[in-house]
Amino acid sequence: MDERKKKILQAVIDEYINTAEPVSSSALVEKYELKYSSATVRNELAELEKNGYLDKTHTSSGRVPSEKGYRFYVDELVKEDDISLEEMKYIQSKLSTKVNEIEDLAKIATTTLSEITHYTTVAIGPKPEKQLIEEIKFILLGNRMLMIVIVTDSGLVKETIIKYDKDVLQSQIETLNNLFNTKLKGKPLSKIDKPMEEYILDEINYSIDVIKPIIDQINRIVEEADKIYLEGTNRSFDLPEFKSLELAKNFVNVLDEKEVMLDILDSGVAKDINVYIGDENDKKELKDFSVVTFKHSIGDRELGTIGIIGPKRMNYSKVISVMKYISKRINQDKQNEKKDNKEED
Amino acid sequence: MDERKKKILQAVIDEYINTAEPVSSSALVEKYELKYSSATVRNELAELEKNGYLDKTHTSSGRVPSEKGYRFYVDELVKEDDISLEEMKYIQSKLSTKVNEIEDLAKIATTTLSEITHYTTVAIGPKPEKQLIEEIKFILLGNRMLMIVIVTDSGLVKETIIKYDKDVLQSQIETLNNLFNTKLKGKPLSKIDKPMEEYILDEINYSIDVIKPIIDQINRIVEEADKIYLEGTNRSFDLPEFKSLELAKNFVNVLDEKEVMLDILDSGVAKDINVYIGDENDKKELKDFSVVTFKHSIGDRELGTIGIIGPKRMNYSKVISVMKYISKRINQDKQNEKKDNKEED
DNA sequence: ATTAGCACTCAAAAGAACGAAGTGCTAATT
DNA sequence: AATTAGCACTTCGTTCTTTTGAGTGCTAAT
Repeated sequence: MDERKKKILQAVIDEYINTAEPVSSSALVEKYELKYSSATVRNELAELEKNGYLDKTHTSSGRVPSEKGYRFYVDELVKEDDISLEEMKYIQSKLSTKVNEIEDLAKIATTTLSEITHYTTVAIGPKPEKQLIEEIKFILLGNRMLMIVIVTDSGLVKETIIKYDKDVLQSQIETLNNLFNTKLKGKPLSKIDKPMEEYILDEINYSIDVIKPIIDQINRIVEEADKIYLEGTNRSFDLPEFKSLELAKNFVNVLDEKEVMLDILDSGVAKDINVYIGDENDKKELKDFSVVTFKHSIGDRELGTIGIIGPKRMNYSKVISVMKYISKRINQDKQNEKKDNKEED
Repeated sequence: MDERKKKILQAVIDEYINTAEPVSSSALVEKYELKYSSATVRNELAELEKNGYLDKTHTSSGRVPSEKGYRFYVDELVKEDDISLEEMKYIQSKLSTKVNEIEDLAKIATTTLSEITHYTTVAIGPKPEKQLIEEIKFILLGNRMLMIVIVTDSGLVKETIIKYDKDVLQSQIETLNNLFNTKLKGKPLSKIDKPMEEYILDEINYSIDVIKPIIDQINRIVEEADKIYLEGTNRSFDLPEFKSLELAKNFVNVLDEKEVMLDILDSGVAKDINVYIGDENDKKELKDFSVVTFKHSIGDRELGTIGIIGPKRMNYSKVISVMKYISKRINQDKQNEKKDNKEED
């Protein structure tokens, strides 16, 4: 693939990303200031097609990128700094709103990503099994409301409330705090299984009416911990590929399938941006879409995954640039915060 | 409007609700076992149209209900017991899952309503200003995380977390608990204004770095208190009226506009089901939709509003019946719970 | 090696023809 | 007087046909 071919391929894909219409040789010459005639470009296009980088929708149509074409584009032609100063500033301002829960930070990042790229974004937190319980705390609100707070090593805080029909005593709270902490501290955030439940029941002789709700609620917290956060679903409806309501519905359905989304976000390498184009996706439901994901982290600790789902002709340059920037910012800012703390110790 | 006209009008609207197609005289005779010929029915239809209850899409088309027609239908013809035993059971089972936060109950009700009716539902909690702070509690998690929990008289529990760079002392927690409780208990859940902020700063001589985040977070809690909960947006896309992507987009946009939604849900009379048909909606964005809302409550205490947004030809009978049932259940069940507690006191 | 020129292809738009679904009205019927 | 059969008339949507135009591929000239 010589330079001229690369340049033309890039132009075709850039143009197609913009217009969503098959690209003609003359349009390329006009808009991309190629110093060749349309005939020459046509010859090159024919060859690019022969080599599998481009397709046609019908014999006399303009060219459309093939998946191989997109792959080449992503690997070789993408601009990784396709981000403006305004955008950087906007991201910074968003991320620096004082948030106190890691989860909020991830949400803000996800929302911001969707705002800037105009694509639908998704996020999941760290796998529950990978998080260790740092503290579990029982707190009495009023006389009959029991609040349970679980803090994990990654800084996640989860809480729930139980309302009892009878007064709860402060002494009971102490006992609960002691028992659950000695038993769960340092353990991964996973459901309380039968043996553990029995152990607990054995250990304290509170009635099952007291204990059962606690166990249920803790299990609920764990379950909820891998909730999926979706942002900007609506935005996708503005895309021309969704002019067929069929596709739009299909898209919404994919997003609704929790398992599918989890799998997608779970695969992918840490510390890197992962791009899956069309059929490269494991899930056939996604064969018409592209997915770009990255795991964000603070230092070595993975904090979750954020992904973008959009048409195959998504603006990879912009998406990748913005993701890189957000990723860097999260890591850097938070690491600094931590360092600040350390220094004061 | 004589009985026969009513019967025919009802049949037209029922049929149109089902099919979303203009209704012909012959279809009415066939499907609704009218003991008149299509010609007679046609005469009646013509008169109903003359009186403004029906419309035509073009000269030779079947009839379509007008807004006046829907209004009459809702006021006079609606069946308020259009709910099956299975549906009642389903609602009961859903509502009786042990929930501990009022908010969860509202969410479950909203979701269930959407599941049964297949329309999009929305909910808001009680207006923050109407809720009184019953308790505000500061809790230390680890050494540097401060959790703030606010409990309101309606049983709402809101919490947030602040991470400090320095250790927080237990003694400081006590002071905060004392000060904020004496100052805010019994007060409505509203933002902390400048004078109050200054008063607090005067009162305790902790540095502004400690206090400012607390005030910010409390204000954030208050702001978040009137968040909108949306359920079943996707369902609406299955409606034939959304085959035009234009309308679908419009619909999604309306749902996105927080202010619009708040206004809609806010208006409406307590203890009753409110129906707004097409142009009856204050917001012109909703002129093609109907909105049905009700405020749910336990005893005299309003706990929030739940609404349905759907096409003008929504199944009013079903919607109203299900809403009535849910409303009753919430009120009754919870009131009983409260009574149970009282008796034990 | 590049480009002008032109025949050829195909999709999408515009137009024409036709059938189906309904109404409204008149005249016949109960 | 109320109802209904019967039929002309309207309009929509569908299908089939024609036209238009954008775009290619190839050949021959530069």
